[in-house]
Amino acid sequence: MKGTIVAQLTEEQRQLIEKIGIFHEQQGFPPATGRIMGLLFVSDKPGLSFEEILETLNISKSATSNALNMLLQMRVIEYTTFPGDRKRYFSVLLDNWHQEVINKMESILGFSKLLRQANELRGNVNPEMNEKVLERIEFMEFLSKEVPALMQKWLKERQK
Amino acid sequence: MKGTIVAQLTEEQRQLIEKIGIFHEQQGFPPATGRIMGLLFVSDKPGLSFEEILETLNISKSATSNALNMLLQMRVIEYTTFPGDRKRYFSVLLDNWHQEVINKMESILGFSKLLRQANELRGNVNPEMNEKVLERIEFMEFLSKEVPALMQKWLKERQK
DNA sequence: AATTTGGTTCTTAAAATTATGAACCAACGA
DNA sequence: TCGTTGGTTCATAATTTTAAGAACCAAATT
Repeated sequence: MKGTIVAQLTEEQRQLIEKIGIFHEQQGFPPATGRIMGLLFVSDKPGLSFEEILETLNISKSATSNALNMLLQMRVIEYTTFPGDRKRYFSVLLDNWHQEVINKMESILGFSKLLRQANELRGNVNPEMNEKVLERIEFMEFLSKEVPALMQKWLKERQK
Repeated sequence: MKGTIVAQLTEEQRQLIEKIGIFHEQQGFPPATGRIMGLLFVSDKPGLSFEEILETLNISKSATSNALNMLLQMRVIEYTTFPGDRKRYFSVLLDNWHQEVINKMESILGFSKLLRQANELRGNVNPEMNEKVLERIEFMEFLSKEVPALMQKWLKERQK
């Protein structure tokens, strides 16, 4: 069977998809990739097929393929399959945000290490700067310790 | 007086500048702009002039001008002037990271609002998804409340 | 008044990113 | 075994980003 599936989007859905897309672009995702995230968040289906994504967003096969593989590799989406159906049904990976938070904190910690190195390299020529940079470093270290802890606490609270 | 100022960089400095530059690129800064941040962090001078920046990084006048203005507008650098000297001396703005943290939290809160809208738009077709997305939303809201509070607490502690 | 300094702005080029369309391919079904 | 489905990959095009270089300009200096 051929042709269009296109469960056409309402204007409201379309706009929300764009906004979610833009947010993802700001986080460094390519536009089409961000839009796919938007679509997956907005869609009420449990999973969207390759074809559905491509048709509702009007993007090419290759763009769809590349974007989906990128999102899979980043572990922000997943897919389900069904016996006797070759299609994959993609959806947002909703169990992964803990790890995302932890990763973000690690990146911040990484930057704090660079700043520490900068402080050492500069020596004590400008003590005021050293002190201010150190404050920043220590706050970053503090954050990257406290935020995961906060998250664990929050999760414990919540699962009760 | 003409010609090169170039307080040449050591290999170690050069490498650290690149690393700090790459970190900034990952945050969405253009390469040259990220490198300027690197240089300003690594330099032991209290401020670097337009000319010094351009010469030590080997970038063009226009690139330097645009990058500096971008960084000024983003409020991540500042400059000092001295009477009888037309030059501006640029340095990292070290008193602004509180605001940066707050801004980041606001952006997260903004995204949580989009997800809330998505949840509403989807209705109750997929309650498990709604619940998981809601968990994420609530954690984001929690974070964007707690992190600034944590920061305030930390600052109070520290200024004693 | 002419020149130098400390930039800014404009035009253009180079490079990188993003997406297209066509060709391709393996698995499955008829 | 032939066509269809569900993609992937490749070559290329379009767009965007980034930087260069030259022209420009106002303020200060000679």
